[in-house]
Amino acid sequence: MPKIIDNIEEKIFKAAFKLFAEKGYNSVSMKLVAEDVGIAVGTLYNYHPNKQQLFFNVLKQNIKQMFSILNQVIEREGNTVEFITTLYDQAMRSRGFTEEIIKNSKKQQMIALKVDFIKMMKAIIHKVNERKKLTISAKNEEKLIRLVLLVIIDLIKEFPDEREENITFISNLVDRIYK
Amino acid sequence: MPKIIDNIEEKIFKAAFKLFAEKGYNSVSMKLVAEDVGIAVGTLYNYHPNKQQLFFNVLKQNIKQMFSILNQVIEREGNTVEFITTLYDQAMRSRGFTEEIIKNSKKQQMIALKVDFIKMMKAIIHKVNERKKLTISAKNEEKLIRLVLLVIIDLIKEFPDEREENITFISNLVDRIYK
Amino acid sequence: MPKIIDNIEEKIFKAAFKLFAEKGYNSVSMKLVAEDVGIAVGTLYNYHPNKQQLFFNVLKQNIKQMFSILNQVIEREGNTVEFITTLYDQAMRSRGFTEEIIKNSKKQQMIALKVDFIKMMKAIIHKVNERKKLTISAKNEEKLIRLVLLVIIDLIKEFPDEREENITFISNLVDRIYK
Amino acid sequence: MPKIIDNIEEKIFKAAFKLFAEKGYNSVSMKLVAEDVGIAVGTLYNYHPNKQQLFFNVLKQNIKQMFSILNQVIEREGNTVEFITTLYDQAMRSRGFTEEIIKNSKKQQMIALKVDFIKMMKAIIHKVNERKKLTISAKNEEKLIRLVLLVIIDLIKEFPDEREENITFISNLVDRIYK
DNA sequence: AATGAATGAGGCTTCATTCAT
DNA sequence: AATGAATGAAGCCTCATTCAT
Repeated sequence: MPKIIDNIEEKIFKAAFKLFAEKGYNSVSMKLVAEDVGIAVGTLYNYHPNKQQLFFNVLKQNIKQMFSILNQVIEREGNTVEFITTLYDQAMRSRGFTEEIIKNSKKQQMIALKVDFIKMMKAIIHKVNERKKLTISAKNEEKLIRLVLLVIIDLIKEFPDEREENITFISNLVDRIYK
Repeated sequence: MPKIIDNIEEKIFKAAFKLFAEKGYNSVSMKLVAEDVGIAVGTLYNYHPNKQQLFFNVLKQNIKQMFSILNQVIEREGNTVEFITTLYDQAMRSRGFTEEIIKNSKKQQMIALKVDFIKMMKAIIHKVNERKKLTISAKNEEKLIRLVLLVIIDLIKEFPDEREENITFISNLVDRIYK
Repeated sequence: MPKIIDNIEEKIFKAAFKLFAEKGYNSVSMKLVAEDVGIAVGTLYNYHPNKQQLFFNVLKQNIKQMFSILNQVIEREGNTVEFITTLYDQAMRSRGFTEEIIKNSKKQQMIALKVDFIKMMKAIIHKVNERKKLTISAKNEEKLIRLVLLVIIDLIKEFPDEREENITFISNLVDRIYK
Repeated sequence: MPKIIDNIEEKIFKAAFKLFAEKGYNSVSMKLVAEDVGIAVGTLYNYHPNKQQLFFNVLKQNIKQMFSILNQVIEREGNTVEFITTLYDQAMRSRGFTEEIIKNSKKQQMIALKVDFIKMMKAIIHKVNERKKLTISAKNEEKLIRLVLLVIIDLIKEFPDEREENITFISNLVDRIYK
């Protein structure tokens, strides 16, 4: 009784994305993802070799998208508020992931991904702030990037209905820090 | 074979605390806690109805302790650095917990605990800053408190060997915000 | 997308043979066979109703080939060493199968195959030994045939690099038995 | 609804023994063992950390018993027939295992076990034959030991109702080889 | 009150088989 | 006739929880 399913890859991506983003890695079972897509568990394994990799694949794809969008803002010479708005909206779409990036994972793949992520964020923030004199050390800058991400994730989770206020809050924070 | 155990409640608390703080909720099994205490699994269930509740109970107790210690700093008229140092060291002792506080749990109990936690933090910060004029709204203040906690937890996890630098970083941040 | 495949039956035979011989029944999946042939899994099922039957079919075919080759030795009036050498080399080509023959399968088909196999071996051995007086009972002869096969399979598996020694060993054994 | 089960270790041993001996490693599932014992699957894991280890544990225990019994024959100065009879009856009890010993496993534990097994067999056969002059090489002797075991296993499987004849057959074989 | 063996649901993964295209 | 995605049963293992002792 196999049936052909339209856009199954995309459906898996979206379901996995939604579930991991909402509930985090541990609270999402492969069965749950399969049910959400409306397919059998085994079918998942035709597209992703295991749960870890499903997670990574969705995450990687997500980060790619995120940076492509952020880069557009930079190229438009957007200011802090525009930048934070975009970052906020992207993070909104991927709560659970950004969280997972922030988490202290020992998995080699995850570490590599995090390093890349921080690097990209740094590059972008530098572009945004290139007209300002950055007087902080590289180490402290990494800490600040983490901070910005953390705050965004947290506000999204905690005050999901206050988009405008949250963005203002974070923008002020960033401007104050990169004064 | 049953044996009388001295201070069993306290022993459970300490062991559960240590383990949850070190490893986080999911990586600690009831068997592990029981073994660490030196009792049978069943005995744990005489004192805490299930794993969730054990976690909450220990967490509640931990927060109580934390505030009692922070209050002492306030009463000594400690400054920001002293306050952050204490907070940092307390958070250090309870990594796993604070992480769980930050996580977006839907459990009613957890939410209530978080509200209390923020309330207490607010009270303390007000005392620290009562000599300064606070010009931020109550809402934004709550956000700032969350931010400070988040940053502390994150730095502890990510740069565990840089205690001094981390404390300086956070203190500067706080002073800049509550300028 | 469907393509016409030349000699598909033969290709399936060869691939299945190679894989089962190398890896044994359990370690070969239908997908693996299909990939090795360069066809789709479904196509396999057009030629063999299921995995068991594929195995049997290939096995039967293999045994046929084997006897045809052994018969040539007999017709050439080969001696024990020549006969064992041929048998050894054939078994070498089909390790996985011979093992399965030896295994105690309850499947009716397998049993029938085994009976045939022994019968053919008997016929051949009788030819080899027709100049000697066989003084053993039919039953014991069957046991001896099984023994010879077993030993060949075992030596191939256990001491695969000692072809010459193995053949000598077995030939001596046979000569001693059919003294 | 836990219930206390009498002699559970022994029951697991016996069930695992029976099933592995009958069906071989791959055809026995943990569920099957549990059902045969009349316990839950999880309970198995209180006694053996995983399936591999369950198998090894039962196997090791079995080999121990086997050698202890064979040694008694040796000490009684039993002749070939007595020795083979005992070996035969032991192997009868443990078909699947002896088979597994003969199998070409890559697992380190299994290899070690096999080396030990062959060594013990060698020692025992030497005792049995000490009055005869052994003129075969060590390597060939190993091959002969394997042969004897193989034949025993095979005859048990193939002609289970002909105990007497099988034993006579094997004894004759051994005497002829170690002539 | 303490014990810890027993339970069994639930998680990840594999793979023979089916069937719409 | 060929395809290969989809299926789902079945396998191994973990662990929160129960309850007879």
